[in-house]
Amino acid sequence: MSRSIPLEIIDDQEDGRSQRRDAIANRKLILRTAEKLFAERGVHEVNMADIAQAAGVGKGTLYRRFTNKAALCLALMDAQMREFQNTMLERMRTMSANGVSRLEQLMHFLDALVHFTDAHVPLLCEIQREGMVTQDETSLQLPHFWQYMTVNGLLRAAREAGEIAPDLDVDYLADALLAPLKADIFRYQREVRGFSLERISQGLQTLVSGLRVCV
Amino acid sequence: MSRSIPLEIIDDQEDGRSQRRDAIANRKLILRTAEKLFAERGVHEVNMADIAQAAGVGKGTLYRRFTNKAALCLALMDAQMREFQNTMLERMRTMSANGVSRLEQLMHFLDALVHFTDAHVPLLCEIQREGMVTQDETSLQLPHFWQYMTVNGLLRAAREAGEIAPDLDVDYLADALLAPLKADIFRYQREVRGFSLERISQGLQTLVSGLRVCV
DNA sequence: AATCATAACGGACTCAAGTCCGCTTGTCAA
DNA sequence: TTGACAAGCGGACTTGAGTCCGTTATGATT
Repeated sequence: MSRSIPLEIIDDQEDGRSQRRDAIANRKLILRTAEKLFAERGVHEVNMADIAQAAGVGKGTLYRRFTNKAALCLALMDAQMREFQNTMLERMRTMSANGVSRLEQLMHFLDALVHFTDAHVPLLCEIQREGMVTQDETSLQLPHFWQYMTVNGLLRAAREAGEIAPDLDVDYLADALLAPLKADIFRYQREVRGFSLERISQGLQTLVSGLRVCV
Repeated sequence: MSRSIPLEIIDDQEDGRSQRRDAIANRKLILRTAEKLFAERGVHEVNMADIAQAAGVGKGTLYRRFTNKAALCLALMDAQMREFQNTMLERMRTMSANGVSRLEQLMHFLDALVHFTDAHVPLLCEIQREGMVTQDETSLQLPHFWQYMTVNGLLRAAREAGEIAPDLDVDYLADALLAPLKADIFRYQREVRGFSLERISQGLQTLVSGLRVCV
C-alpha cells in the first residue's frame, strides 16, 4: 500500500515539555471532571461554567486549556480516536497484503466507522455543532479530514486497480459517502428513524457496490 | 403517478382569518425588515435584536410572530419553497406521462435540488442550525420531510418498475442520498472544496446510477 | 358606543458561550 | 537564591438567543 496518510491528530498544545506543571495538571483535571459530568448528565446538559466550577477552576482557565466546548469534547475522544485510526490502518495493511480488494476495504472501513460514530454520537454532535465552514479551529477538522483522506485514498486505489470506472469523481464521492455519517444526520437516522447499525452499514455498502464496474 | 405527496408547508399561523390586523401587519413588517437586513449584512451577521429594532418592534413581538431565527428564515423562503415543490411535482408528472424512467426523474430532482440549495444556503444553514433531533418545532422539518418523501417515493416507484434491485433499502437510501445536500455540508463542498454545481450534481447522479440493476 | 375577553405588544430578564484583563506563579538564567 | 517575565489564572464582562409578564390594543358582543 503506497498511499501514505501522514495525519496525526494534534491535540491542543501537546508539545509535552514547555508546558507548565500547573497547566498540565489543570488540563487533566478538567478532562477528568468533564468526563465525569458528561457521564452523569449527558454532554448537552453540562455547560462550561458547570465544568469550571466542578473542577474548582475559573472559566478563564477552562477556556485557556480548551478553546471551546468542541475542542474539549475532541480532547476527550482523542485516545479512542487514535486507537481507531491505528487499528484501521493496521487492518487495511493486512487486507491489502491478503489481496482484499479496495472496495471491500472501503466497505470494511465504513462499517467500522458506523460503529465508531455510534459509540460517540453525543461528543461528535458537540464537536460538529458549529458546522464545517465557520470552524476556524483547524484541529477540529482533523478527524473528518482523516476520514476523508482514507475514503478518498481507497477510492483512488480502487480506480487504479480497475475496480471502479476510471472517470468517477473520487474527490466528490468521498465527501458524499461520508455525509450520512455526520453526527447529527447519523443521530437522526438512529433515534428518529430507528435504523439499526447493520441497516445503516448495509445501506452504505449498497452505495459503494453501485460504484463497482458492471462486468 | 399514483404516489401522492400530501404535504404542504404550514407556515407559523396561517389560518388567514382569525389573526388580528396588528399581528398580520407586524408579521409582514418583520419579514420585510429581516429580508432587507439579511440582504445588506448577511444572515449570520444579523441578530434578532437588530431585526426587532429595525422593525421598530419589541423582541417579544418578534418572538411571538416567529418562534426563533430558524422559523423566521423558513418563512422568508416559504414562497420559493412552495414554487419549487409545485414546479417539481408538475415536471415529474410530465416526465411520468412521457415515460421517463423513475431514476431519471430522481436525477432530475436531485439536480434541481442542488441548484435550489445553492440559491438558499445561508438561510438553509440557519434553518438547520440546531440539528435534526433537537428540533422540536415540527414545521422546521417539513422541507426536509418533503424532500425525503419525494426521493423515497421515486426510489419505491423505480423498484416497482424494476429499475433497481428489489431488495434495496429505499428508506435508508433516500436519507443517504439527501445527506450531502444538508446545508452545512453543501456549503463546505462549495466554499472549501470549491466544487461546482455541475460537479456536485454529477456526483449524485453517479450514486443514483449505481443503484441501477446491472443488465 | 361601551364593555370585555383575549390576543398582541414591549422590553427587562435569564441563560450559556466565549472574551478580557489585572493579578499570580512557575521557570530559567544569572 | 533570586528576580524578571512569560504563562497561567480567575472571574467579571460582553453578546446573542430565547423567555416572562405586566400593559395595551382589537374586535366580537350588547
